[in-house]
Amino acid sequence: MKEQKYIIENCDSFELKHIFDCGQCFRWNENKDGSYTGVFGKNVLNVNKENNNVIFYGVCKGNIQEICTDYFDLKRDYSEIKDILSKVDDHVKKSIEYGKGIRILNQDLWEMIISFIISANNNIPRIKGIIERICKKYGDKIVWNGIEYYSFPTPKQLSQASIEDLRGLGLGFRDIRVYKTTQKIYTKEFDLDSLKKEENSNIIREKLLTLDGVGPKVADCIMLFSSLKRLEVFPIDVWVRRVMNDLYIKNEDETKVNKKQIEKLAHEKYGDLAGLAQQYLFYWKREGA
DNA sequence: GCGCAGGGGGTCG
DNA sequence: CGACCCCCTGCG
Repeated sequence: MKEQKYIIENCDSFELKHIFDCGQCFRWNENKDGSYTGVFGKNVLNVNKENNNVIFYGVCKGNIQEICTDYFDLKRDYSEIKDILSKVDDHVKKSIEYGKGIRILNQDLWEMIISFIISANNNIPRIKGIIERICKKYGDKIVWNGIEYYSFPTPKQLSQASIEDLRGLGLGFRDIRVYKTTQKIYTKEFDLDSLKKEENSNIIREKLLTLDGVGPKVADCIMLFSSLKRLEVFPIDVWVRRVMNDLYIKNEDETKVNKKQIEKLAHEKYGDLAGLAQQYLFYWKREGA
């Protein structure tokens, strides 16, 4: 593990705030200088943007350029995606202008499963706290610049936690869900490798739904934000429901808006880029409008 | 400052 | 369709 640096010059479609605050990740934190530091895999990375250059800096297991290219989805042409989506209508166009630097990260599938089970009926500060406590207790310690960081535990590591242990970390009623899902994955009753090889998105969703604590919303988040990378799925939470109702449906009571109706609308308007549209709209609605 | 009520990236029975 | 655990936030 050696300290490495990687710089991309003249980098558009990469804004730290947009990427890390658009709701896809829980382990990146802003520093006083405006940079962000996070842990993924066995890597600890600091990311900053200065004069349109993005600077990655930290300790990596492997080559930092390859690691960042994969994790930050650097090979995908976001300007092309934004061009296509901007033509859908002025609402989407506006949301894209607001979150022009969003990228969808390639996050670890197992980590996303557990993280989004924890997210159910929960708020972001608490979700982050729970995940950090789990990492500190069951992950590996990584020291960089004299500061201790912790990797997200492997299924084997987390399988050591009892339901009571998890309750002690503040998971509340999610303790059993995380426990059962961890056991299923650790014992390979639920096989992550075969899931990664599956091409049919509907089969992937059906399989994810068999896990404890994974309902439709959580399954969609896992599919969109993990390395499964299903950009066509459209996770519907309270914020997305709100923005879709405000923009298109205009029902007096947004809680009564039919989920099927939103899914249909999203598919018709955004096609196989629905997940990306969701991110722009979500970020726009939560942070801005 | 501190104490307390309210609510939250849904899922399950 | 109601309950669900508990940290975080905001107000008194």
